[in-house]
Amino acid sequence: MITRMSSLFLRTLREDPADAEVPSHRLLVRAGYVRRVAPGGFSWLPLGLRVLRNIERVVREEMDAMGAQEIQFPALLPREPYETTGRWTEYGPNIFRLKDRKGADYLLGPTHEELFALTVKGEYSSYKDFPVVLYQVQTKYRDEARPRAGILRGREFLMKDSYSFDLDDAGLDNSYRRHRDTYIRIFDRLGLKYVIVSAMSGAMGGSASEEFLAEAETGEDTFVRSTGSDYAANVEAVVTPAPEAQPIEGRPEAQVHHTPGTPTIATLVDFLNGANLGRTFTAADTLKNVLVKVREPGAAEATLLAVGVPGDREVDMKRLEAAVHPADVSLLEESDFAANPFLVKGYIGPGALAANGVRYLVDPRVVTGTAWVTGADKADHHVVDLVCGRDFTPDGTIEAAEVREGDAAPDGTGTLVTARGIEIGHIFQLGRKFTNAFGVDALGQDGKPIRITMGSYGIGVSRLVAVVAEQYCDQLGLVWPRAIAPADVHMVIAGKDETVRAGGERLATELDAAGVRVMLDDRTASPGVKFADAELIGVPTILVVGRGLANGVVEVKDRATGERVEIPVDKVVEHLTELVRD
RNA sequence: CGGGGUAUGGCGCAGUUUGGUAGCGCACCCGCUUUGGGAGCGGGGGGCCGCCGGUUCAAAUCCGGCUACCCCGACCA
Repeated sequence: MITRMSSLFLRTLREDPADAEVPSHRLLVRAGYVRRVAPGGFSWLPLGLRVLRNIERVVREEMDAMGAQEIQFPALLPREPYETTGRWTEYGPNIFRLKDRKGADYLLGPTHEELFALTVKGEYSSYKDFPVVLYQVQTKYRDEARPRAGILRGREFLMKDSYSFDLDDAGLDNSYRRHRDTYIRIFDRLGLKYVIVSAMSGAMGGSASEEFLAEAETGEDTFVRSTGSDYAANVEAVVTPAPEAQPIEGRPEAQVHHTPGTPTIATLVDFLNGANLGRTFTAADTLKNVLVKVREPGAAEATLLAVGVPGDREVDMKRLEAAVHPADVSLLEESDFAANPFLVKGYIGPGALAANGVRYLVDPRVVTGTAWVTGADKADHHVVDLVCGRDFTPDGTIEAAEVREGDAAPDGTGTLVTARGIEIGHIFQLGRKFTNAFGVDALGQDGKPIRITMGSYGIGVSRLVAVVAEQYCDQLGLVWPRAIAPADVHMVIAGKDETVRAGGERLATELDAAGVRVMLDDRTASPGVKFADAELIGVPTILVVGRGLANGVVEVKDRATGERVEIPVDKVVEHLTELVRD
C-alpha cells in the first residue's frame, strides 16, 4: 500500500498541545494520530487508527492461536444482569447509566462478565462442551472521576476481554496458564518492556490474579522489583519475610516506665535514649499499634482491629485494605475513642487489646521471642522488653506495614526498589461468582449438574497505543516498532526536481509491488518540514530520495538509531524488503 | 470531593493591572521567488474574547453568578 501524504487526512502540529503532559499524549496529538473530543474521549485519525488496528490484529492472532473464539456483545446493555450480580449498585457512579424512551434502565458496559456467563448458559449444557474460551474486542465505558494522560486513561476505551469456562479448578488453572502464555507472546510481539506482578496478597492464593505492568515513569501503579532476580510485585502483594523465632529464655522481664510526653514514636525514642536504660533505642525497636474499624460487606456494624507494626514504619492503607479485602477500612474518630475508654491514644498496648477482645494482628516481623517497646495502656507510660509469645500473643499477622526501597526481597535474592508502571493486562481466576449468580451448569457424565468456573482476562488495546508510544519515543517524535507501525517505510522526496520526483514515484511503486507499506511524502513542502514530520510520525525506516539520485543512490535512515546508509537505487527494494521481513 | 490553574480564530499565545473599534506566531488561500533540516517577500480569509447578568456613553478588560477544561490529591483497575 502507498499512502500519499499529499492527500492523507493529517495535520501535524509544530507546537505541543497545551493540555498534554505525558509524552504519549503530546506526541500522538502533535503527530496527528488522535484528537480530543471530550474529557477521556478521543477520535482516531487515519494514522492512529492504523496503529490501533495493527495492535488489534496482533491480539486477535494470538487469541485465535490459543483457541479462543471471538464474539461481540453490544456496549449498550440492559440493567437486569448487572442487577442480578449486584454490580448495578456496586459500580456506583463509575458506570454510565441511561434510560430508554420507556424509562427502562440501561448501562454502557464497563466489562462483560455477566453477558459472557449468560451466553454460555444459554448455549452450552453438557460437560462435553467444555472447556471453552470466548473473547471480544470491544469499546468499554467507565465514568472515571478524572480521566487523564490522553488515551492512557479514558472514559471510553478499547479492550480485549476474554473469559474461560471450565468444569473444575484444574481446568481453570490450565486456561489461566494458557492466557498467561498468550499475553506474554502478545506483549513481546509489541516490543514492550513489562513485568508480571501478583495482583493479590499471598493470603488470597498465589496465582489467582496477575497484572502485566508496562514500565513507564508516567505510570499510575507503583510496584517493587528485586535487585537480585526477576521478582516483581504490586506493593499490595509484597509478602514480608518473617525472621526466625527467637528463644524466650533469658530475656529480661518486661518493665513499665513512666514516659511523660511521648505520644509519638519520635518523642518516645528520644525519651528512652535519655533515660539511662543501658542501651540505645531506635524506632524499629518500638511496636506501634494502630486502631482501625473494619466493616465486612453487608455487615451493619464495623468491628475494631488493631494493627501492630514496627515503629519505624507507617501503616500503608492500601496494603491494609488489600489485606482485609473485601472488607472496608476506616480510621477511628474521636467518638470511637470515647466509646472505648481502654484505648489510650498514643499509649495503646497489647494488654488492653487482649483484655477487651480486640482482634490484634501484627506485622510478620513480630515473631515469637522478639522484644518491643510499646504502649502500657496508660497515659504517659510505655512498657519495655515486652516479648512476643511470653507477654503477649497476637491473633495473627497482617501485611499492612509500608514497603520501602531497600527492604529485603521476599524471595531472598536482593533488596527491593520501586518502579512505576501502567496496567496493560490483567488475568484473573474469577471462580464461580458469576456462574453462581446465574446458575451456569453443565450436565456431567453422571447426570448431575456441575457448576462452571470462570476466568477473566483483559488487555487494554487502545491504551497499548499510548503505552508503546510512551516506551518508544525520543526528542523528535514517535518511534514505532515495525509490528504495529502505520507504514514500513516513510519516503521523503527531497527536492522539486522532476527527475527526483519521478524517481521517487517509481521506487514507491516497486516497493509497493514487493509488499512494503510505503508512506510517500509527495507534498510540495520544503525538505525541512518533510524531515521533521517523518521523525515526528515515527515510521521505523525513513527513505530519502533526493540529490543522491543523480549518482544512483538513495539514503536509508533508521528512525530508532538515527543511523543512515546510502544504497544504490537498484538495490533498495531488495534491501528494504529484507528489513521489513525481519 | 479537596487544593491549584486556565478559558481570546484550527493550534500555541499576548492584550485584562490603568475600560475606548481584537493582536502576534504557526496553519490556511492567492502571486512571485525558493527547495537536503520546520523558506522569503507581497496580498488575503477566518474570532459573539467560555456562558448569563450587572455597572458604564463605551466591557476581552470592572462587578456578581455559573460552566467547562487542565494539573496535584482522594477515588478507580
